[in-house]
Amino acid sequence: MKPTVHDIATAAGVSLATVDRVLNRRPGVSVRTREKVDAAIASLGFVRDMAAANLAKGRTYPLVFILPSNDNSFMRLMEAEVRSAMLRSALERTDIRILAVPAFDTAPLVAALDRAAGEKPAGVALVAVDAPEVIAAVDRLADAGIPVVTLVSDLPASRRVHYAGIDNIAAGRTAASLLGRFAGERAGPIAVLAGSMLVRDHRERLDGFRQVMAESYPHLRLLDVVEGRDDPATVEQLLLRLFREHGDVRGIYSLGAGNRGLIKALRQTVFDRRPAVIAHELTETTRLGLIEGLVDAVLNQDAGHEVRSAIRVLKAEADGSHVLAAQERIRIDIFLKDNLP
Amino acid sequence: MKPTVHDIATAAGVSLATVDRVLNRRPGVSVRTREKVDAAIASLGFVRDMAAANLAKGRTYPLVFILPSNDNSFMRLMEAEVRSAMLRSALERTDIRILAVPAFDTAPLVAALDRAAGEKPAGVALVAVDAPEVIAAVDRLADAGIPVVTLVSDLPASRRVHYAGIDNIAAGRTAASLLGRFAGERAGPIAVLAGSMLVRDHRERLDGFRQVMAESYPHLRLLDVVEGRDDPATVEQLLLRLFREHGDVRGIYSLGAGNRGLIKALRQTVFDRRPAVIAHELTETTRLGLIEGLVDAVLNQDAGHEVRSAIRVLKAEADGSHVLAAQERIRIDIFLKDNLP
DNA sequence: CTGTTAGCGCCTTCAA
DNA sequence: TTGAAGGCGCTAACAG
Repeated sequence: MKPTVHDIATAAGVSLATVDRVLNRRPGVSVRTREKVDAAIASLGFVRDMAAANLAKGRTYPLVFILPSNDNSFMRLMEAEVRSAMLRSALERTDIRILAVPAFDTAPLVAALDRAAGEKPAGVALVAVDAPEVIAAVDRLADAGIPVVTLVSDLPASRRVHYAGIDNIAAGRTAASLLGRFAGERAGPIAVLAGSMLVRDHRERLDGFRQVMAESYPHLRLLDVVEGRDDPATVEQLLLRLFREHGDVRGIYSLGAGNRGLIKALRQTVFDRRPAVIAHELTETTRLGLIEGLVDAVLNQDAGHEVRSAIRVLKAEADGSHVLAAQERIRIDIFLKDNLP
Repeated sequence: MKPTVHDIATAAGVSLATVDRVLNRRPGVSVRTREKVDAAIASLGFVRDMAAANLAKGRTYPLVFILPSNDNSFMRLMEAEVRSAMLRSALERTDIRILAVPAFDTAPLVAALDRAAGEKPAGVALVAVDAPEVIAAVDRLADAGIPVVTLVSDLPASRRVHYAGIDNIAAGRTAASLLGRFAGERAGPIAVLAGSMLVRDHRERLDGFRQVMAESYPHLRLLDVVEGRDDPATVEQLLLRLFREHGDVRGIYSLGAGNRGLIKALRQTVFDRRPAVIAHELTETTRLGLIEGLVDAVLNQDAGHEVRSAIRVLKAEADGSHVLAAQERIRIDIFLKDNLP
């Protein structure tokens, strides 16, 4: 039979309350007593039943998710996943609030973080913009003892406890490896389309992409990066201009969002040889692109997994327990038209 | 405040015990009373706290995993994952036993299933061999009210409640899509290496692969399938012979195991143009193959995810609750050397 | 500093 | 067919 608090109370010759104090590192226990209890815990191999503990505490976990509010399919998907987690909150003892902020914008994000701090939640998750003010705001939360998880785009210089997202350098490298082979052996230009160099994930993807292109596919020449700010209309205009100037483009790496514009531009243009295209995030748009054969591969991060992972990590952090690292690793999903879910 | 059994007892004007009887569909409640309670449950939107219920019941879930015992890296990995789940069983209220059976062998598998049934577990997971006797044995478990989950290789004709594995047809199609592009535009032969056509996953991968090769890459000609029974030595011999006969092989799809033999054969052979190679399951062998550049892509299924998923499904099934479908979908992971974990 | 007592939400005897 | 009472493992007042 698994030992319980009673067993260790008996073994240590103290009361339940004292055992509980030691278990929860609460003050008011003499060093000697604490040692006795710790010894009993160790020798009996006691592991506390978190379900029972949570039941007794009636604990719930107030959580805040800060998400960009722009018109971006992936972020809308992310929000939908958070809302679906809210539906489960009765079962999972969570109490989730969403704070929407303008995308790529430092000041409102900082304001949201400070507001979140005021609510004294058990944890905060945010899609980070990489700016010193944001790092400072995250660190303020850390100072207040509130664990922070970054979603999608990391902030490694901050004191966030976890990053729930893909390795974007690896994603960029993967994109290059695929595009390099899909584009074939003849020389030619490659277009790179980004959202904004203000967010770390886009910068990292670009870095990874450049590394592998330079190492392994020197016959493919990278054109200047086009920044479309994840906006479909902008993306479309910029690409149409690019296609006019470089009719022989051999490949396109779209490392940000706004892929509706990409697809539109591709549809309107006649190429003598269709360029190989790799985009990010599986949305209705990119899915159709794959099926129609306009897009060759989509690199994806599973928004549902990221949200669930963020919640697990935040809860574990809040009660000082641990998660399974393997379960929290966010994969770089690669979708071709053949393995669409 | 979430309603509890007390609230619905009050609302229905009955005692806690009666509510409990209705909740657990136990006999000894008049129809009228049952209806009153059901009405109260519905109107208050009561959802029972499984953690509390399990605490009260002191419930544990005895689970049996039936795994092939051959010398196959992936299956060893799978076993390691089950063992790691056994370590967590105190926390997860599981009590897991592993039954080892010879691979690709019907009779011992059937015996193991029947033995498992005798232990009256809360659920059984197995790597299925596709044979009528196995289907019958699985159905006997179903008759006994024991939920069964298939791992890695499915048995759709049986009454298993769930399949924790990848879509193998899609995996084969994906392999073809990648290999077709990696192999380039010149015509040439493609080798296909399988383990055994007795297991459904291998057959399905082959089917998917053939479909796409025929549809999209007619200039690549499939050689006769080589069956290596997932044994490295056999695989090596068979491939060396094949390379001797077809020095110009453009691509290789290894859809089973035994990849140590594949790597050895590749190392020993001099090609004028290295064939594109796609294999299954990320193991030490295939990982090295990727890094060395002998293998171009590895399709993988996450053994840890499959095991955790099987456990979640079996537990949920045992207490009539539900799982999140999205969380239980096993992805076809595609690894290049650039996105190795 | 330490112990006693009464729950958390649900289940299970044992009586009625 | 129904209800009262006690307990699962842990926590949280409230006393000493």
